[in-house]
Amino acid sequence: MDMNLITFLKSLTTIVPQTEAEIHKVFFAEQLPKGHKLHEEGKVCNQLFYIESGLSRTFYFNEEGKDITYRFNGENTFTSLIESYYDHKPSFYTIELLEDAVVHAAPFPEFEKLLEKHPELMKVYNHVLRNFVLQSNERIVALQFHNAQERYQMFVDKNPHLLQRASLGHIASYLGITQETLSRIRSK
Amino acid sequence: MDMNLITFLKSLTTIVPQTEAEIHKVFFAEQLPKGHKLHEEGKVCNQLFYIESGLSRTFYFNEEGKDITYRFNGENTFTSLIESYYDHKPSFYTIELLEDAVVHAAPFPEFEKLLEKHPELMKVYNHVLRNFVLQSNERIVALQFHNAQERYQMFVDKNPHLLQRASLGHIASYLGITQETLSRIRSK
DNA sequence: AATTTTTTTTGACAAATGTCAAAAATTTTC
DNA sequence: GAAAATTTTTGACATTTGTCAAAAAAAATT
Repeated sequence: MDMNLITFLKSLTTIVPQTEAEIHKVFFAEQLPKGHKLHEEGKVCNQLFYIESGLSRTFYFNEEGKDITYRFNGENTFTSLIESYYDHKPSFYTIELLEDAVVHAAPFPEFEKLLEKHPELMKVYNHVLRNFVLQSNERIVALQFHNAQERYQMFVDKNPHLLQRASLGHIASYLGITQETLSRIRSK
Repeated sequence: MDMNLITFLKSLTTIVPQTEAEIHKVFFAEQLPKGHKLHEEGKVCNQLFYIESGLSRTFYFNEEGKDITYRFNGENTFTSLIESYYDHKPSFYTIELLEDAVVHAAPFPEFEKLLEKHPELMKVYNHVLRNFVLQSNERIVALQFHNAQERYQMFVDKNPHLLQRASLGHIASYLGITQETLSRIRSK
């Protein structure tokens, strides 16, 4: 179920009305079209995004110029390129929308001020970082010692809803295989 | 350079003497022998470890019973299995020492209390979580679309000191390849 | 609805990596 | 320092996955 930002935050911590008002000042909500880029390659990312509805894809171009999906973010998740923000380094990732979406965006510096003022929100940030870690862990385990078929099966089990929403090529590069290989796995 | 916990924390944030005393109450430092297990598979991990000196290896046994290195942690890094702690789930990972080590261990609940009391330490925790994320990111990029040779080269570039300290088999499984393949890459 | 564009599938073959077994080298133990 | 145990290397071959090219299917555009 798509949840707006406040509803989602309330599922993680207690939010009093006054805090709620401040959150609304920091996060800017927008309805954005498919294809829109939340972040462009080569820039420093200094925003934290909450996807209320829709789907985003984070990708980069590898040495041979191939477009490689780094991750997908569906509704009720946060996305960003925190390493870019914290290290003040341009990111080589692009975040694009694969579907029309409602996105809440907060500049990191303001978000951090909000955290300092309302420590109960720290739980939220921990949740966000922790989810980044968990998501990464799963990917690593999959990529580290499972073959293409198993990785696809794991992906299907974990993300059944993404199958219809992302293209074969996007999913293939996410799994670390070519789209021909994924097509063959699927036809079997 | 091996740094003790307080020195390391001071490199990240400002620590006043009183806080220092409290940190010492929460973290318990020990000299431990090679082979010692900081965490055993099947248990919930509720400690955060700081490796002052020495080297740890986190690994698991995959479906075929093969021992797969998940990560290495050298001096001046934190390690733990936070997903296990936060989800109250037994971890399938084991953390073992590959060398004699000096390790500071803090129970998570006490560490969290310390964070609440001293918000300046939050910077430290963010640093820890962020490093987990960054480390994972690099692994994923490597595993996702680089061949065995390139992954080994990346590993050597990033972790020259680990080459002599970890065995071929440990490094091979970390890179997602068999030790025979790594041996052949290396002999080339 | 027809055309164009994009995505997916298929085929033939090449390259990378794994498997199994055994030998060689190194490290640990007594 | 010899013996035992462990780790690393090597060989022969099997399997998996990639590459390139083209056809088929599906989706987007006019």
